[in-house]
Amino acid sequence: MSFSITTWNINSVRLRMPIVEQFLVRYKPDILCLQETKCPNGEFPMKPLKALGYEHVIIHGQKGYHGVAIASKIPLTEDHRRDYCGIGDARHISAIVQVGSRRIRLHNFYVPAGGDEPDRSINPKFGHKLDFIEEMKALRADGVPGTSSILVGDLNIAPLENDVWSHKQLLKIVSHTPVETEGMLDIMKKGNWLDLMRLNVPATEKIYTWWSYRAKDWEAADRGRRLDHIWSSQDLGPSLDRIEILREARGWNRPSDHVPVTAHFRF
DNA sequence: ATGGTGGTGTGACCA
Repeated sequence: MSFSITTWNINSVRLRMPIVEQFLVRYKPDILCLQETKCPNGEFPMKPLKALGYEHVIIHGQKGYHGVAIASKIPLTEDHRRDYCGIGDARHISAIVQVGSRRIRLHNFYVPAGGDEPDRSINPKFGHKLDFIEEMKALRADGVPGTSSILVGDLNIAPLENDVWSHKQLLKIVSHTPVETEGMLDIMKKGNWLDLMRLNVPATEKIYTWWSYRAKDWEAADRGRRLDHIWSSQDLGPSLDRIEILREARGWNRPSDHVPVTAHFRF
């Protein structure tokens, strides 16, 4: 059987519903994970998602900032939300999905962006990002026997040299500083996570999922970063069919600055 | 060279 899951930082789900619907009609993933919904729970657009067959929707929102959601064609059970750093931000939601004989714990994250200055002594937002990363190191992909794991989201870190348009020019730019990239690699190592977007793509090849709004011509400049990620427990690696990065969505009407990334599995 | 654009929700904040 096939199974597909998409992660997409939508930067306001209410404003972006036309392109969310366009994406779901065309690409039909089994599960859509959203970040930066910027939507209080009572105002989340449930009806259009359910009308498209995404009958199982779990949300964790707040007014104005952050917010994550999972919309699924298949049942979501045992959902929970963890308050990373204990400051009440809506940045994580998790549930179990049963795919054929496999039981999978799914995590959807929106990691703090971290502000502009990569120094926690003068920029508390960077300190918060580093604390969030530390807390993520306790999350294991293989922690529960008989349960596989998938972790997706906007992790706001581009870990490898070719996850940014210029490694050298971004070394002091938040999202690609050594303390962040090494922190992310440590989360993956400690938790035994597999980077599915790099599984079949050599480290020499550029991968981007985000292009700034501030460029005059994002496509011509092509100064992207890989900020969005799909990880899994080691056991799911052999079942990955392909990863699809929908670069064209950056050119859709009123786009998010992030594009959808989909993992297709064959179990 | 230190801006540039976009979203929330109406004044700064955040990305």
